[in-house]
Amino acid sequence: MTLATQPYKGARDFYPEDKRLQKYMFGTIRKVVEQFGYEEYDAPILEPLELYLAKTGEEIVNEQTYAFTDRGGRQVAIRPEMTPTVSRMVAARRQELAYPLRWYSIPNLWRYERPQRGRLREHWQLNVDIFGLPGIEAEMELIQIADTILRSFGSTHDMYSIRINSRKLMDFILKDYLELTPTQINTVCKLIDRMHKIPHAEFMAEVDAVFTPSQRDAGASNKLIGLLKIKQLQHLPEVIREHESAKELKQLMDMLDDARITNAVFDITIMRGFDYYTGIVFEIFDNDPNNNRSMMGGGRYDGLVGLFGVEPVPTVGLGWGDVTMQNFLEGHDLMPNLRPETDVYVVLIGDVYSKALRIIQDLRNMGANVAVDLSGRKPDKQIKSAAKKGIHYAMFIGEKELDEELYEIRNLLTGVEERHSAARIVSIVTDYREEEI
RNA sequence: GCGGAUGUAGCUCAGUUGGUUAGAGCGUCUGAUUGUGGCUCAGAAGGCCGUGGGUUCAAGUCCCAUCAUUCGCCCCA
Repeated sequence: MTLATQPYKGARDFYPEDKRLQKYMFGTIRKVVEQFGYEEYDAPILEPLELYLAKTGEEIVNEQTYAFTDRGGRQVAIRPEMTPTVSRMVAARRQELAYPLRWYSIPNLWRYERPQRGRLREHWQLNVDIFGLPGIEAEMELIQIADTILRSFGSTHDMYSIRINSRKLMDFILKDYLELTPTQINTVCKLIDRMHKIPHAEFMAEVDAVFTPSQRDAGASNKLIGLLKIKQLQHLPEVIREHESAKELKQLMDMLDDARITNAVFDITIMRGFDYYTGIVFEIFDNDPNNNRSMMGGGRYDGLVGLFGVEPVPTVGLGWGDVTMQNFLEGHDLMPNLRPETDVYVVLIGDVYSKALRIIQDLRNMGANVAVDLSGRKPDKQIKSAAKKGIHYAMFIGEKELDEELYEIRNLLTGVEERHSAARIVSIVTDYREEEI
């Protein structure tokens, strides 16, 4: 029985070239989020299972969570999402924190399910949350952050669309306007979520089947179907438009317009899976028809912190998975060609190792990242290794160089070779590193 | 949990109606007078044909099971 070399199902190994991409993505994200004044936090990957039982949604906890009993008999879960954890942390220091609170994290999360494109068992997810603001300025800021992140990767507004809806609005429509029962509301919500995935006729039939004959006679079924076709807030019936939640949506859309975020639209079919959303919900979709899925989602959840027995804190948050982000960037050809962190690869010629040690350490002290071959192979083999690793410069150190204190440095891309002092070499190779970014 | 597709060298794949000793390209390693990669040339290593069973004189090839990968569905963090 030989050991398998592949990683655990649905999880990824990050070889250096993969890790470089991840570092690039997370680095770009961090820069933007910190520009908006958000602070990074973190927490354990294990939580008591009950943390998720309270609010996440039954199926997710029962079937999609990695859970086990620890040696002390405690029920433990590997975190499937970060929102309960961050709510717990805020609740624990409810009184002493300075609001509004702006926090972010990039945790790895696990879900037990069948892997498919864009969805693995382990993924990293950017979580950005703002606590303590009841007004839609909070939603505005998070959407702005998401938009800024995409822009700083080099994408343009035609590549993605921001779709916005409100749970509060949907509640009003389904409960008060259409007068549906809680069971009917549940079924309809799930149906709406699938609207764009199933044939139109089938969808219509399934919607119609939800209603009782008397409701149908009163026109409720046709009303709902009519509503679901609406693409703009102003086309909603007046009673709905006058509702507080619709006015909020309108304000938010106007703010986005003022901020020149022109690819944001009202979309009545955006529901989000979690039970805990209480207000505005939003998602960003890739416009590429080959990857037409939601890559980021978020919304307002004002009730979660309060579950821990403290005064509730109004909160808006977003979650953005690394897998969907990477699919988007690759699909639009936005992933840069990244080089390793090593600036220069030292090729030792002859038996000069101990004599070269000092100059090599000088290079590092002056700021260069320096790898030394150390294999004692012929120069051609050493150069080949450097080139294969993607390192941009090779530096030759032999007796002659040590005597003259001038070293050959070769650009491995162009093949151009020059002789310089150690200080000059450091400035050449580190200048190149700057250019790359 | 359900359905489809695919498993042959490190990678991408050929392999005829079942028929000797399983192939190519790329990659890897060695060498072409030991201080310079990419081009060229010569050579080498590397495979229980995913695994187990069955049919057959004979299985990489046909049948069954199983495992794995992958694309969908359910569900969505």
